[in-house]
Amino acid sequence: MNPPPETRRSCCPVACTLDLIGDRWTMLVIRDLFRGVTRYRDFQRSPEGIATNILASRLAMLTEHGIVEKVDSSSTKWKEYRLTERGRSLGPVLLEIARWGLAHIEGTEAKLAPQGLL
Amino acid sequence: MNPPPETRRSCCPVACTLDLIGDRWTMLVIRDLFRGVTRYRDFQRSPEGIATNILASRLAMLTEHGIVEKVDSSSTKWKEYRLTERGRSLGPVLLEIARWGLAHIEGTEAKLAPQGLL
DNA sequence: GGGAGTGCTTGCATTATGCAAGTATATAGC
DNA sequence: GCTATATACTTGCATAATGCAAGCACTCCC
Repeated sequence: MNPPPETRRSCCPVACTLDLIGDRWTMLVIRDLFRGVTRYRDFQRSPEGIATNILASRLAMLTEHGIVEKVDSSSTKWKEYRLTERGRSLGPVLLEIARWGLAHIEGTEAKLAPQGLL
Repeated sequence: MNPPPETRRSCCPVACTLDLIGDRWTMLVIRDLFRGVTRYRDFQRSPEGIATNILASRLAMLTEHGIVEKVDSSSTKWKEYRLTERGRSLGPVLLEIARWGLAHIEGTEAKLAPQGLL
């Protein structure tokens, strides 16, 4: 679930967290999950336009690390991606990132905010 | 100070913030700044071992975006890097990242925590 | 003024990202 | 059942970012 300590840059919690979510796309996938997106195609429809290979690799990585789970839909045969409890615990991180952007980058809009998060 | 809107992936505050700090190194530089590091060589001494070209490019980028300022030392002729007010406003983001790592990644230690932040 | 330390830049190999195309399965309409 | 379309990916390749080592100009200290 966690990367093995011998592959870590340090034992710093900031560095270890960034090894998981420290790139341009991972937190955007998590943002979409908080907004209720569950289907592969719907992640692709987000305005940032994530490349399909990157989306696949991020969903696989997040699943491997216990942040996301891939479940069978009850109604269709499509797969669904959902946040685990561990994944939902990233809410405060996402919230502070969103808050900082709203407060310090002009022209940003909270229209993508998940209910209850902003 | 902010990147021009036409270069943005979207107007989402999360996406725009990640365009600034969403990589493996930027928040580690900011972490060091919160800990009181001001000198180039001291950033390099952090346990993660940032490459010197990456450190230089991150400090330049953060300076360009008003998060860091490069000032003349009062005592020596070396330069010093310091957080601006805008940079200090990233404290809550850093705090939540550190908190998540401490709570959810085993083996992480808060020994690098800046005073007052954790 | 000579040696060590500092603050970078440059060059190059490796890795990640971005984009387009292709494939396999699923659902929907007739 | 058959075809058309949508979904959920994988693959290949060009471009960009990162990692590593070396080099270089300047500063401090004796």
